[in-house]
Amino acid sequence: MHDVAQLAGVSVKTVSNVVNGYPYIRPVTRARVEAAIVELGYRLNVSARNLRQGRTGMIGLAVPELSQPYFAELADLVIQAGEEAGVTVLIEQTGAERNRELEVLHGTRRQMTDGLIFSPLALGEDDRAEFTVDYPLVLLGERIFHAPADHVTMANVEGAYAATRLLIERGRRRIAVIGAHPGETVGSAGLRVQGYERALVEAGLPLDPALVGPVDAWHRATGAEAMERLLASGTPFDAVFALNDAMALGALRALSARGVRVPQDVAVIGFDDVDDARYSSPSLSTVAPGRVQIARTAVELLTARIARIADPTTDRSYAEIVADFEIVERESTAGTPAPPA
Amino acid sequence: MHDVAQLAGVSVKTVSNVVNGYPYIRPVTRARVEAAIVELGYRLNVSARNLRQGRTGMIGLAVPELSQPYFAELADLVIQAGEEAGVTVLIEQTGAERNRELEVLHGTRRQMTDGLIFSPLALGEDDRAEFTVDYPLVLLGERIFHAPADHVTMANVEGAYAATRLLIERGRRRIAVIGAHPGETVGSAGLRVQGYERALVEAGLPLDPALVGPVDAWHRATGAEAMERLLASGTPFDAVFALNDAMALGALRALSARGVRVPQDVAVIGFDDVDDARYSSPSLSTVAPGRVQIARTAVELLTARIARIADPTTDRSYAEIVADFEIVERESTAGTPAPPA
DNA sequence: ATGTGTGATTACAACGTTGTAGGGTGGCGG
DNA sequence: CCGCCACCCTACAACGTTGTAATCACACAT
Repeated sequence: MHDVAQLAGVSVKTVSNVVNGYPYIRPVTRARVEAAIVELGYRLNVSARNLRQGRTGMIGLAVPELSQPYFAELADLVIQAGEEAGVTVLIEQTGAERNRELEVLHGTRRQMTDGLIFSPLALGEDDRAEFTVDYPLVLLGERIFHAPADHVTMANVEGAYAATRLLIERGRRRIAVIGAHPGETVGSAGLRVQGYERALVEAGLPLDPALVGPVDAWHRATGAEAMERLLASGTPFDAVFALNDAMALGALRALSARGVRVPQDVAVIGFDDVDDARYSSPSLSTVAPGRVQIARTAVELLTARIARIADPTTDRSYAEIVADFEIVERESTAGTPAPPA
Repeated sequence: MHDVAQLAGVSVKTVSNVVNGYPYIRPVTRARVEAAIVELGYRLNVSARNLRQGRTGMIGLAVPELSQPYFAELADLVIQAGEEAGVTVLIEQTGAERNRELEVLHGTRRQMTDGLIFSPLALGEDDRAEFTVDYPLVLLGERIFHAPADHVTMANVEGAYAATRLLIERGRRRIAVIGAHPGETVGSAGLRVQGYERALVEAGLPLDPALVGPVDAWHRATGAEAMERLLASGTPFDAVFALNDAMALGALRALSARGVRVPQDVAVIGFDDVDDARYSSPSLSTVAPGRVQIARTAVELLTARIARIADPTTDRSYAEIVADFEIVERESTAGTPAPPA
């Protein structure tokens, strides 16, 4: 910058002003500076600016793991939204481990970012004290509701309700659930089961505990296992609502391995509308939770809060945004049940 | 840091020394400083350190897009490898667009990282001048071979050869390929087709151009489309080698939609061993390209080169590492072809 | 002619570290 | 008893920016 100033015959500060778009600069001067910048191939030193301004221009995005397509697709969208908002997104993986989630909240990396978008999985309502932090924070998901942070969630209950209703409308009566977390009331599992139950009750169908398959980690493998357990149990059922697409895909796999036809014998619906859902055989009906909106909103809320830091008129209220969802019906729920063979 | 020094009754530099593990410090002093650090909750300012040291402790990872599972899984592994190596990984998406790939090489972000791991898709051998950069660079993939950078690739030809051989051993004779880039000799497509052709020739099978389906972008959708075109063409075939898993999964989908049985009528094998391959129906045979090794090696090469910067004894030779691959056989290639119905 | 305001530029200090060079101890061999 | 070395610690400057406050020229109203 010093060299640029010298070459353009102005002070360093003027160069800085040009670079930062300060308005009161004569066009001639600006042109000279810009020419000098080009000639010397000068690039602003980000570290120095960060030091001086106390900001890094980066925000963190902490998710369980990128190898889960839902989070990979979310990360993709958050990076894009960040680009539009002029911030760089730093991705961190927690592996859904408690320690690493705490590390994300309080660790060194928080120093490299101006704020954090966090989708916790291990930490819950009991840990809400941990979420009182001195940087802007936006929470995704439904594990923590009473933290001093903006919150972006999906319409879990409503989405699950709509998914279950779809199955009922297609003539299904014994609807199994895969992915429950028994006793949970706040997490995604608890809420989605709640929507499921509401739909059943409303339709006058019984709630059969034998139809509810608990699953710890929501992966394809665990979904397949839960499906196998259910098949092995002998409990009759004509539909499955998997609480996310990964488990639904695993379930499809388990069903086909057992020779159960989807959707003729058993209809399947998932939740997330992951890209794979479109290309499985049969293609998977699912609940699309408005991922684009979630990513955009989270970034907007966060950047807004970052901009408001140290502003006396900062309001102390926290936003709570529920994204719009949509039912996407594909082959896995098509038609009415085939008569038992 | 100043406050810590004051509280511990030492100079700032001593605090710095403690923080950085400088050996010549009396245990008493070290203890006092550490106590002061804890008491004040002091955290080292990363920006200041970056400025002073001229390093950021971050490396970039540029991939086409995270929503492609192959790259998401790679990113996951690179982040982990980075963690082990003590560096933070900053992910960038190029969307496989030429401009954005150039931006990745020369843009502002390069200032925030000490080096880059880059998997180019739009840039090719002709652009190799662009890869002469003033920071450590590790290239992934097979688009650019003669750039002044370390290089980590997969055994494309050998992997494709082995995949094709597997099909031949299973009694398949008319083996289609999905994902070719006609005329290409250096990219993954060109190399994998080369392995495919070698296996056919070696087995004394004819090379039938009608069996080679070109596909631009290697996605599930395009794979499905290519499969449909092939089916519609009426060309008989009893096996498909999709040049990556995404296309293979799309092909499975298209086949099942047409009522073609896999593997009885048509065997299918992919390339990448993406997580989904294990859970499709039927599960997908594929070539596992040693992703863990690729991620680890890339990070190691890069950090080593970063450490060697400005070291007079730096060697000028560039590593070229080919990861080990493995054939993973699953259901989609099981058994011998069924007699035509 | 004086005062006021606005546009254009600048000098200086500070952001929080760490590299360099140097200043003290005390032990030990000559 | 001197000099040297190993150990422990410190003062100072510098990394490359930008916020603050100040300066200066000029136009315009008074």
